[in-house]
Amino acid sequence: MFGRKSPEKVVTRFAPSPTGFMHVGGVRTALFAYLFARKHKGTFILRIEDTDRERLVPGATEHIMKTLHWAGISWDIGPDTPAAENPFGSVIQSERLSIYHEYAQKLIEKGLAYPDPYTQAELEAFREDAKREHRPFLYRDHRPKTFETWDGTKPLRLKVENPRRMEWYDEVRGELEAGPEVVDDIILIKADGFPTYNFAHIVDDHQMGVTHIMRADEFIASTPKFLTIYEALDIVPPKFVTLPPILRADRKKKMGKRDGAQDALDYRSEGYLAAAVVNFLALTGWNPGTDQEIFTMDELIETFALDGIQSGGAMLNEEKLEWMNREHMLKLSPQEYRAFVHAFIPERLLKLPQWSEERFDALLPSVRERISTAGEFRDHAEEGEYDYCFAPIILDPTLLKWKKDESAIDALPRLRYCAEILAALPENVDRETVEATIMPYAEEVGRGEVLWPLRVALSGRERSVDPFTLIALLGTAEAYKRVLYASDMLRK
RNA sequence: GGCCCUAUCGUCUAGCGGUUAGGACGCCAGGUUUUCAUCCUGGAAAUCGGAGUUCGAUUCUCCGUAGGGUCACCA
Repeated sequence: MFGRKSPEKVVTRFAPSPTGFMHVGGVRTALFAYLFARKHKGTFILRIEDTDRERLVPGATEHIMKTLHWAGISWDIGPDTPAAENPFGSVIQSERLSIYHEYAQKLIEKGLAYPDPYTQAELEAFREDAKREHRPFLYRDHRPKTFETWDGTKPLRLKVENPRRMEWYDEVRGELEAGPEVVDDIILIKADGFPTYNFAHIVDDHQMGVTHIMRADEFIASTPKFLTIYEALDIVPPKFVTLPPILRADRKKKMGKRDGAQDALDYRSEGYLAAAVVNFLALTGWNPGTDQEIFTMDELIETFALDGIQSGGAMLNEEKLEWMNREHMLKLSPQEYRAFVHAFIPERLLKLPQWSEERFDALLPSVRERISTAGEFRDHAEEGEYDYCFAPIILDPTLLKWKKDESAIDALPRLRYCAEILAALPENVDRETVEATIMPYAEEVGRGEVLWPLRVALSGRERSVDPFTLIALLGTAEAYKRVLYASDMLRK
């Protein structure tokens, strides 16, 4: 029986391959490992598995770190940890080659590893045969009788002495097992001198004292192979924690980069709060066992437990994410809200040269002032009912371009929208430019969206958010009341 | 094809032999809000199929079915 160990200090890791951006599945895997480590006051390691030199993407490591940082997932030891402070020297696999070779040498000395004499073409032929005969391909059926000395130019394979049924325990799935037909002489070190994932992750996890391996369920099938390596190295395996897959919306396949999965960081530019995305991902594949749905990161750390992890796969419920985003948005203080808006606006402002960030900042006080000093309309509100009033100044009916058979009520949404925008504009902005910019947009958006400050200001999934809208609606929750009041003024 | 995993409302899920099968998102209806966000109330909506174990199965076992994973010098 593998996979059971006595209690000790928890060490988890997230070990991505720097081959591109992270999708939400990766973020969730990292999150669970992070939550578990923090929950138990343990250590969370970010390890970079860059042993595939072909698929390596420059900058990917930095992008992964950026994504995790955004999500609020911090690591104790990572690729950015100075060597002097890193107990393992480096957590980047390409910088740890001598360690893998050292372990490989042990296996060679024990007679448990040998060089693979075949060419790729020969191997391919073997596979073809197996496929034709409808049986799984097993390298060990072709294992050479005698072994050459490994000179490092050929792949090094594990010699599985006695292939047998393997059983192990998974913290989520329970007792698992698979027959000897999945155990094979897998490659430990590739011809280029780099270790395979299969070998490197085991050496690393052992050397770094990892106690729990969180990973998605595609690794269940290869766990028996891993177990033969643990056995050959005489290493007691960590605990296995298998996470359920995140499925594509059509439920046909597991989510993956090649299936249109998006960069998780896109959620940020689309106006989602990291807190909402984290909350959402935590709850797909895990549940606290209570009815609580909205969690802060601290609450997740406090509540997280392995026995709440699901077995079955889950599809992402985008509408629920939207809802969570709203909930988290409403928890923000005005300062936090403003900081959030500023955090993602600049990218969009850059698309409109005349609206530099400085200009945007300069506008804010002006908008605020207009709103708070619109006293002449305040008299119309019942006392104390509204904190703010809004002055629908400069409203020029010709700007609205009424359709002939359109009633005033129907036009109201546009009316409100324009009023908001116009009120926010400085006097020196050219009226025609404003009109050209606003009108198509006002036509497009629904009234509900116009009046839903959080949504309008922060969405932008299909169209870009324009700075006018952001300015006009910066007041968040108060904006709604202001607009309601203003619209009433307009009706009279 | 072999091996492995999974299966409760449309979606995320609770349930760990006896429940009117609970919650959330979304949806529908009504009420607040000087229509539309928020908020409140109510509603429709699920145990994949078949055997077996048991006094009793959503729950345990087996067989189907469906979906997913895996069988790389990718991770």
